[in-house]
Amino acid sequence: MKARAARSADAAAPDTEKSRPRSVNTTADRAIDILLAYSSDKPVWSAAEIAAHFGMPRSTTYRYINTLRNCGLLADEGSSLYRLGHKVLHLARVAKMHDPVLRVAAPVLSELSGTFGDAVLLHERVGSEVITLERIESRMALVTLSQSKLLPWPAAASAKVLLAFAPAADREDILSRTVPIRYTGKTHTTHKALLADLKTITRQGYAVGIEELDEGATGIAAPIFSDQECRYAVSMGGAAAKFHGKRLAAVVRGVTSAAARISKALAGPG
Amino acid sequence: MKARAARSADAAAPDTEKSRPRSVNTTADRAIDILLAYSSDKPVWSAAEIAAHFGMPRSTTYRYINTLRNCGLLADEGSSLYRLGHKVLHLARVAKMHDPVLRVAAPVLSELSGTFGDAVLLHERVGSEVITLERIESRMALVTLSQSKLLPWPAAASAKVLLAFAPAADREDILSRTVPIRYTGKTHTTHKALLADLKTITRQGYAVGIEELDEGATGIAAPIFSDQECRYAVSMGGAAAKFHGKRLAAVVRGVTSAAARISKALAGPG
DNA sequence: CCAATTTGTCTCATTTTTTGAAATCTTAAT
DNA sequence: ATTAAGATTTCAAAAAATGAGACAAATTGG
Repeated sequence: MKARAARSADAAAPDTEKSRPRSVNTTADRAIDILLAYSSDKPVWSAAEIAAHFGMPRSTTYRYINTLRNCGLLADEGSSLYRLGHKVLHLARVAKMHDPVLRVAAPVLSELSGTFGDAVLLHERVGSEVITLERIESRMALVTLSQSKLLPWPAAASAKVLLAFAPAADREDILSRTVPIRYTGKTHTTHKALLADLKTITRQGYAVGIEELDEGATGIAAPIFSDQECRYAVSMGGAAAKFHGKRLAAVVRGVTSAAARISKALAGPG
Repeated sequence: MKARAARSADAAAPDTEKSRPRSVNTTADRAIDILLAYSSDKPVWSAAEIAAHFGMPRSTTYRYINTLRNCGLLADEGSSLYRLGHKVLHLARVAKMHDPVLRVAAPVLSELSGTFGDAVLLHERVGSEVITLERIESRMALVTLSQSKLLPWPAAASAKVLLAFAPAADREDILSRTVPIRYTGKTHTTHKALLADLKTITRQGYAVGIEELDEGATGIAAPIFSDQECRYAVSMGGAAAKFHGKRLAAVVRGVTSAAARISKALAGPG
């Protein structure tokens, strides 16, 4: 099929993860690929852009757009531009309302955000991937943290926490398959340095990452435990300049206490 | 086509809105219908349930499930059950981050929620429909407000506010096409009573709906203005027993002030 | 522990949908 | 008014989805 070939050839392919298993349903996959092409970097697309990006003819592109628009997953942004539709918000609400962790964590994260004003995040480790469950934006920052969908293992405080507190087998597996990438001058790239970091994190019970992922950005993260296992981590991040001395200490206390409260809440009813 | 016929015949059809325009892309539509079948009332489905609900054969059903699962829109919930996947959360984040109204409203709503602890909502009127842009759950309530996706016009404080402050033409159009439904003993069902309500709301600048939509639930709503028009409304709702005297007055002040602040923020940069 | 039930995968001929080029209509911009 | 770009429509050819059933794997239950 022509369009499909063109699509694979298209360098910046839409396949977000390493390599999605063979699909069984091409048409639906395409519709979804269009949806998932929407990102914080590109939250608005024109039909022409979608057509170009996927190597599709115009008529086909409009068919997909209309399908997605008719069910509220896409919506018009002005004329001839399309953004995500309200059904996306609805689905997320359903997902959040049902997630037992998010349910108990939400108010705690909200309070944390209210106290310090910086960005607050909740991550989950699923196998060797890290996914963002919740993200409350900083109230003051003009520039938001870069929305890296694939949180890289060796950097980022929350990823390190998840790694440090993961079961030994998982941790070693991940470490053996990880090739550290140097994001900034301060990223720790040797396995030795990384192991030392993890040890420190395990000992103190939280992680502080200073400018390892982003220049000028600091992150503080703490582990959440449920059933003896650490699958989630709370973190807070923002301009490195803001995390110093007393305030940094307060943030660390805030983040660790939030994590502890969530752990406790999960232990209670669960 | 057989399955399609079966699907339409299936009483509780998946078509959320009145009647979606003729689709152009059957396969993608199906995948989306499955996704949109997820609701707060049914956040987890088994393959068998999906097959039964849409009148599909098992093999086809699994194909769709896998397609959705492979791209993270669905995820496993235990064995042989499926829930919404993390990509749904990601998409919603993208949508929220890009929405100019949500951006400025989020912190205000969050604060409102923090102050009173009850459920806070942000609605938008799009033509004659009301869509929920944001919804922060009550921190204490054990029972959440019913998640009515189709907010009915004559009831619900926020819908009334949106109606009261809508351009006259729109309002009359909506009113003429509205057949009030009696939700509770206190729902106002005559056009006359409804008009009187709207007048009151316009005069005082906010709406208080006591047990009109849900027995035992009260809602307080206020209009948000941008470009002289009211397209959005903030509201707060919870157990009727909690909204009395001084606290009710405080809530009204909180909600109206939140709405005013959002209006102002929209006027500023926009 | 084995049998029964349910879940999930796979195959393949048949049917249905999707595709894409171009004509056509619409809307905006110059 | 003229041009350009957006959007829809048509139709035959091409590709993909379908669905029945065979089968394997995992659960369940007695």
